[in-house]
This record gives sequence, C-alpha cells and structure tokens, in this order.
Amino acid sequence: MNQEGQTRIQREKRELILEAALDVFSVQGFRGATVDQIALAAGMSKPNLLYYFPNKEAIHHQLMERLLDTWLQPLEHMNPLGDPIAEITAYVQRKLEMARDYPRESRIFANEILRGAKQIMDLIEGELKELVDKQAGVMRGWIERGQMADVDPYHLIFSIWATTQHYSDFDAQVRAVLGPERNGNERFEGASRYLDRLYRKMLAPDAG
Amino acid sequence: MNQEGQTRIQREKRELILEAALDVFSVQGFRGATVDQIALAAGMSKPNLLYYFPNKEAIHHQLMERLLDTWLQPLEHMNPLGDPIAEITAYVQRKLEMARDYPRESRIFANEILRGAKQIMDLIEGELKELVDKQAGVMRGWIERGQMADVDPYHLIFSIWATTQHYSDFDAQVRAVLGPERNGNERFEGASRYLDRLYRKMLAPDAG
DNA sequence: CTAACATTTTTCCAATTGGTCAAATTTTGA
DNA sequence: TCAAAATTTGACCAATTGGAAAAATGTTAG
Repeated sequence: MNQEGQTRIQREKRELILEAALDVFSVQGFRGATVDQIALAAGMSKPNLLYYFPNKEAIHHQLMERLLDTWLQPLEHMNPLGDPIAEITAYVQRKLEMARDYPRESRIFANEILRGAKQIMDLIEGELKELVDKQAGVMRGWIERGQMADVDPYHLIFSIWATTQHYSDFDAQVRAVLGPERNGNERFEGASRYLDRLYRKMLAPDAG
Repeated sequence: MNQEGQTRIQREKRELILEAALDVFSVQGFRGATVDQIALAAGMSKPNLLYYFPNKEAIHHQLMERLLDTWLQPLEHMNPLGDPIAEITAYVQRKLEMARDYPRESRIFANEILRGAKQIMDLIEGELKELVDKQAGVMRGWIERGQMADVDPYHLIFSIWATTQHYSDFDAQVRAVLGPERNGNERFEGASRYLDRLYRKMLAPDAG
C-alpha cells in the first residue's frame, strides 16, 4: 500500500485500462463497447478489470473526467494581453492539431454529447462553462477596445469547436467526399489554410 | 395486393415504423436502440414489426436512405446564376433552420458518421459526394469570375455543415454553456446572426 | 360466403453481456 | 521466511435482446 491508497500495480493497471477504454469507447461508443473488449484490449480478464473499476460506467466517467482537462487546455492558453486575431487563430490551429492528433478523444466527447451528455453534465456546466465564460469575457474586452470585430464570443467559440472537431468526428465523411486522391494529411493542411483565412477575415475589426 | 407489391396496410405500417425508428435511433443510437423500443413506439409488437422489416439493420438503413434526400435538399437549391454570397448565406440559413427543426435527423447522421458510416458509405460516396462535387464546381466558377473570395469549396461546405449542425448535434453542450437565461429559440437567432456575419465577411471578394 | 392471402399474437430460443463469488495465486512488509 | 494483503482466474448467473416458428386472427377478391 502507498500514498492515496493506491498500490503500484493499481496505478499501472488503472492506467492500462483507461488507455484501452479510450480505444474501445471511441470506436464503439458507450453502449456498443463491452467490458470484455476493454479487458481484452488491456490484456486482462473481465473479472480482473472489474477488480479495478466497479462497473463499465465508472470507467467511462473517469475517462471523460481526465480527458476534459487535456481537451480544454488550448482554450486556457489564450492570452488576454496578446493580439486578438493572433490569439484566436492560434487557438483554432491548436484545436485543429488536436483533432488530427487525438481523434479518439474528440469522438468520445462527440458521442457523449450527442447522447445528451448525461454522464458529464456536471463537468460541462461546471469546469467547461466557467472557462468559456471567462474567455468570452476576455473577448468582450477586445471587442470594446476595437481590437476585433463585434461578434458574439459564445457563438465564435462554438464555431471554432465545430469547424475543427468536424475533421475528427466526421472523418469518415470528409475522407469520402474528398476522395482517395486528397486523403493524406493534406486534408488537414487544407483545413488549416481555410480556417485561418475564415477567422482572420471575420475577426478583422470593422471600419469606424 | 397492390402496385409495387405493397398493400395499403404495408405502406402505412412501414411509415409508422420508420417514424418510430427516427425517434428511437436519434436518442439511443443504433446499438442503444432496441427493436422492442421501436415496436412499442410504433404501437405494435416486436414480431409484428419484424414482419415488415427483416431486422434492425434494415430499418436503420432504409431510414437513412430516405433521410439523406431531405438532408441534402438545401444544397441542391443553390443557383449557379445567383449572387454567390446571397446563395451561400441563404444555404447557411436553410441548414441552420433544419438543425433547429429536424434535430432527430441531424443526430442520426452524426451518430452514423461517428461510427464510421459503414451502413451508408455507399450513399456518401455516391449521391452525397456527387452533389458536393457538383456544387464545388459551381463555386469554382464564381471564384474564377471574381464574384467571391478564393477559398477551397470543399472546406467551405464542411464548415457550413459543421457550424450549423453543431446546434442540433451538440445541443446539450450549447444549452449548458449558454446557461438557462439564453435557452429559448434566441440561441438559434444568435447563431443565425453570427453565421451570416461569418460567411458574409469571409466570402467577400478580395480586392484586386 | 369462403378460400386464399395478409397480418398479428403467443411462445420460445440462443447469444450476448454486465456483473458476482469463491478459490487460487502472487506480492509485499515485517 | 512467512503470514497478511493484494491480485488474478474460472465458473457461474440473471437480464436483455435479436430474432424464429407456428398458430390464430383478420381481410379481401371472386
């Protein structure tokens, strides 16, 4: 036994299980994923897995809790003292990189929110909403000082989430529509150029 | 017996089942939905339902096939002879109205594509891709004639889908973040103003 | 009216799956 | 070293669920 009531094996195995769960849940969704699949992916038997987590829902919930932090990190890094357009387009790029590099995480969230976000409503109404409120305040400051166009910060943030995560969540559609010839990573390069353009033009302060 | 090998009762009951399936699938997803739930929602017994459809997948597939048409309709209505900015912002508004008025349809698609779109890949690679290709061609024409900014038509279409459907697919998150005070239909009015602004500014032809 | 056909219900089954339990094995600390 | 604690396994169970079969009931055309 050790600090926080966790043994070394417990820490390692829980980690292993959450990594496996990320794989399975992101492909199968919550209902579609079976405890057996997760156990197999984690290299252990089902009862063994259930020794570490009381049930399937607990795995999912803890996974989401942990992911939310990484997921929100780019938004935290917006600097109120920086140039708004540089800050926001940098945020867009960081989100797009995450969609490219962490599609499993993105899909798990999409899945959960599609289903009504019942398991993580507390996190959304808490942590997430507070961060959005804070950064919306920062943007309002920029707008008042005439440094960027006067647009609703909340809808701006929604549109950034939507446009970037689209490339992970709806990857199957994007690939199919672009066709095999445009299916390397240039799909993300194209998105990068397009989104940079989009937000740069929209955020440019209006004359007057 | 009647035309197309369908009796009156068959036509009516199939319709009833598809409407019920829309309700159930859009809330529970494919894996989460049970045949019993759909049968109950359609006001009949499970074996009775299975008299009309061979299995659960068949219901889902036919539902999607039928929905795709309505879903793509707004994109078909873009007029190559009209003003690009008017045409595209009108398209955005129509898509946003559909997200507001037909959230079940939107969520079913989102769910299916998230899962890899295996059941409707044929439709996406066929019907959908062809329409997108065609309208991308129209946009390229507009761009060449200097009537709108030079942006990638495919990514433009993706961003329109993403930003509008966000309000149905991720409704739970949008509501939670906006908080109870902004939760009437003004959430769609705000989105409408924001998106109109967004695309108007981005599409404005560049000087030169 | 009635035979052919369409629809519905009752009953049932096999597979899947989340989870339990007690026994066996391994690890750890004194 | 060795007993207590932690971990793992195998066997098992009950609930859910997709679907089949056949009997019962309803409908319709001649």
